This record gives sequence, structure tokens and C-alpha cells, in this order.
Amino acid sequence: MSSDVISRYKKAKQIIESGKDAFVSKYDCKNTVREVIELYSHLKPGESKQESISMCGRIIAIRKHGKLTFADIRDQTGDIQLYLDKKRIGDIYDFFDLLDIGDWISTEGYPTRTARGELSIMVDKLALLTKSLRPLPEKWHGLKDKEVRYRYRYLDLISNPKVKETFTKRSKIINLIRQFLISEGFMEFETPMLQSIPGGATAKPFKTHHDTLDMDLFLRIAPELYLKRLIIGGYEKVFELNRNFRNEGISYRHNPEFTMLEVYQAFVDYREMMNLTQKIILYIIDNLVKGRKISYQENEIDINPPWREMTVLDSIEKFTGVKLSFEMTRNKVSKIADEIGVDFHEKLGVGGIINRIFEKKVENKIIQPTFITDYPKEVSPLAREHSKNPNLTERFELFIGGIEIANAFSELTDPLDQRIRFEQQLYNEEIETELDEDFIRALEYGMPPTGGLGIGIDRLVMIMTDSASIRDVILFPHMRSKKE
RNA sequence: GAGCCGUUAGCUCAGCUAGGUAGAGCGUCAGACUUUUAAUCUGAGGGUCGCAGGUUCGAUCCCUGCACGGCUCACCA
Repeated sequence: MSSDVISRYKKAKQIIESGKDAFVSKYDCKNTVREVIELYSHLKPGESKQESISMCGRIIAIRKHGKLTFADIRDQTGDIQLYLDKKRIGDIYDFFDLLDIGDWISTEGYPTRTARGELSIMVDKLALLTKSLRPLPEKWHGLKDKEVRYRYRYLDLISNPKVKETFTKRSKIINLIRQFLISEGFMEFETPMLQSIPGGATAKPFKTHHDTLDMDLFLRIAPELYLKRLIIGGYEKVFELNRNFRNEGISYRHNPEFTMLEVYQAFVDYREMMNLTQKIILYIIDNLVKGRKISYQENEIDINPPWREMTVLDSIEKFTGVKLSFEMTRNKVSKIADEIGVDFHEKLGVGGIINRIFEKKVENKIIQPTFITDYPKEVSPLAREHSKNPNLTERFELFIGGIEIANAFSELTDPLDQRIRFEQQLYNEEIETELDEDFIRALEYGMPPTGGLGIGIDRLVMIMTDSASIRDVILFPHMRSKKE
């Protein structure tokens, strides 16, 4: 045990032996720091106001000057300085010697502005709420070690104000999305996270087992097929905003569990989903930051519409100079892929290879908000065939900052076509799963024309908070366990 | 899964080029101090140098393996 910890334990013992509580059960905190700062912003240096203030907070700095001590405390709303004068509060002043940075305290006093211009509380009463037994990371350099920051995120939140800002924004973004969709007449539902056939996407699922039913279950990779059942059931505007799980690699934009918004609306197509996507993101940005320009990593991104729209083929031509067509032979397309250094699975057809070229050569270059359209049917097993070209689907993806943010399509409502697509998918993907007959059955009862949209919330938060890695917008990212 | 890099005091980091069992700042502890806000000044304590082997008279330093992490790639509609 370090000397810091030992000394804190000693102080805690001393406090308890003196008859005080080092871990009290509650306290009625009447004022927040922000309130106090706003209420008394008018005080001039040297001026005081004889009004009693009662606050709670964590000690984040102590500056002792003999018979005078300054301490900064922090609550959720901000930081404020305490002014302790031994002449005014002899016993409390001595008691304060047993307190450390990190301790939670309650305090009462009156507001005053010091000669140096710092709004402070002249302390009359002060009590310990919770003793902190471990030292917090150093105040000036903060906590930098990424392993410690991710493993002990609470320390990261205490030490790095920007981190706290990021997660505050994340919470607001999620709240704004719900607020917007509900105001537009959508209803939020919760569909199974444990599914017997993981569908709605192609990804390796996490497997688990239910003992009583004695059946294998999978953590969902997407809620899609269940939300569509709700459309079939007669709800016309539905959404779900919750976690998906994919048992795949971790990268700056992939985490095994991630948060997804899925929205379905009856009687509309993917063009309307495009409008909705834009409306959601504009609603967020207008309620979150000033203006519609944000900087993401090295780039300035202009969220102000209209957003660019480009087909998959046009975007490939723009960024690689290569002209492709879905009417080309597989031989020709695969040769081109080889030439520009894109490898691909041998089972892929023309559409699959073109999609692969797009992913490898284009995606991360699309910085400004751009809707990419006309995705090949081969890689869109749940999307309706394009009305003008049977090789394509009515689908778009939205890219911002080089990251795929949204994916949407006019939903495939034809159960016969859906069966064929599922069968092709099972053949192509080598995923150990079975055809979801129950979903086909649901489609057979009739799904109205429907537009569907998925937005990757973690990635959207990355863009909105200028975070380079998805782990910076997930509070507790997964780590290997570490023996201590 | 692969490559590269990292792991030294509570935190942030030096030291390793050329092997001789470790330093700084902040924090801690003791003392001084009635207007500080990275307070200041004086002094003290604090280390299994990630873990395990190997080479060596001697390893934080060189070598091997392992653990954990980071970045990049792979995987990922």
C-alpha cells in the first residue's frame, strides 16, 4: 500500500474515533455550485453578501496558508473556492487537516469575492460526507494512461474535463434523438436482445444458452426483423435505440457492443428516410452546439444542408478514377479490383466486389456529409430492388468524416423475393445460422411499403465530439481482465 | 489473428545510446505562512523499474517467452 493510502486510512480512523462519520448516509444540499456562481456573479472584489449557502462537493484542491486555507470543491455543475479562516471556525479549521483532495464534503457559509476577484464561500460549517482513501490522479497533467483511463473511467471523468464533456454530449444526443422521434409520432419499442436466429445483418453473433428452455440463443446483431414484425402488426412509425452485439474485431470504429438506432416507417421509401436522417442530425446539432460547422480530427465538416448525394459507382470513379458498371463481367471487375489492390472473397459476385472496392478505396475519404446510393443487391439482402435497375437496391448510406453513420433502404416486402435473398445470403456468407422462417411467415401476412433506417449512435457521437476512437465515446470499453 | 510501439514512485515523465540495483515535477508526510488559485519556502518519506526465464561477476538497460495496453492492418453489408 502506498504512503498516500496509508495516511488517508489513518485520517479516516482518526475521524471515526473522534465520533464523526466518515461515510455518512445523506445530506440535504440546498445549492449547486452553478446556482451560487450565477446568483453572486455581481459581487465585486472584497464584497460579501450575508446569505447562507449550503453546498456539497468533492475537494479538488487545497491551498493552505497557515491560519487561512483555500480549497476548491466540485459538484456536477462546476467548481467553487472555499475560504476557511481559522479565527472564524477554530475547530472546523483543525478538522480540515484530516481532509484530503477527493473527499466529499458539505459546507455552509456566505458568498464573498476575494481581493483577487475569486467568488468564494466564507465557510461557517463544514462536514465530511465521504472519505476518499485513494489519491486522485495529479491535477496538472491529469490522467493520460489510456489503459487506466478506460479501465477506471471514473478517474478519467474526474481528471479530464473534456472526457466528461464528451459523455455529457452523448447523453444529450441520445435524449435529443428520442425527443425528436417521439415528437414526430414515432413510438419506441424494445425487441428481443436474445434471439434464436440472429438476423437483420451479417455478423458473427455471441452465443449463449438458456437453461430452462434448454436452447441456444444469440445476442442480437440487429433488431431489424423484429421491428418489421411491429410494422406488420400495425404500428406505422417505430424505433428502437439500444445495444447490438457483434462478435468481431475491435477497431477505432468497431466495438463488440454498440448502440444503434433503427427506425421504420410505413408507406414511405428510402428517399423519405434520407429526409428523416437529415432532420434527426440537424435536430441534434442545432440543440447541441452553436452553428452547423464542426471540426472532426483534421477536418472541418459542414453539416448545413443540402448534403451531397452520389452513387456507389460515381464515388468510386471520383476517388479512384476507375469507371465500373454492374453490367461488367465478373472477370473484368475482379481484374480491376486486382489492379487497384483490393482483395476480395472468391464467392463475391460483381456487386460484392464493387461494394468491396467502395469500402476499401472510397469510404474513409468521404469527409463532408454525403449520401451514397445505388448499392448492389448482392450486399443488401433486406432491401427492395431498385425500380430502375435490378442489380441495385433502393438504399443509401450516410458518410461523415470518413465513417459510415447511417444505412437505410426501402424495405423488401415481398416474402418470395425475401426467401430467395436469404438463401443466397446463407450460401454466400458461410455464417452458421438458419433461414428465419418465422420472419418469412410474418411477411406473408403482408408488410406495408416501409422505409427503414439505422444510425450508428457511437459513430455519430464520435463525429459530434471530435473523438478519434469509438472507445472514447463508450464509457466502459471491454478490456482483458487484469490480475492485481 | 499479424506487425510496430509501450509498461520505471499515487499521477506525469526522465534515465537505458556504451550493463555497475534509480531521478525530477506534482501529490504524500513534518514544519513556516491571513488573499491563494499549478500558492510559496524548508526538510523527509516513497520503487519487486509489468511478470518469468536466459546471458553476465553484476540486468531497469542485452536476449527469449508471457501478460496487459496503444497504434496500424486483417476481420467487419
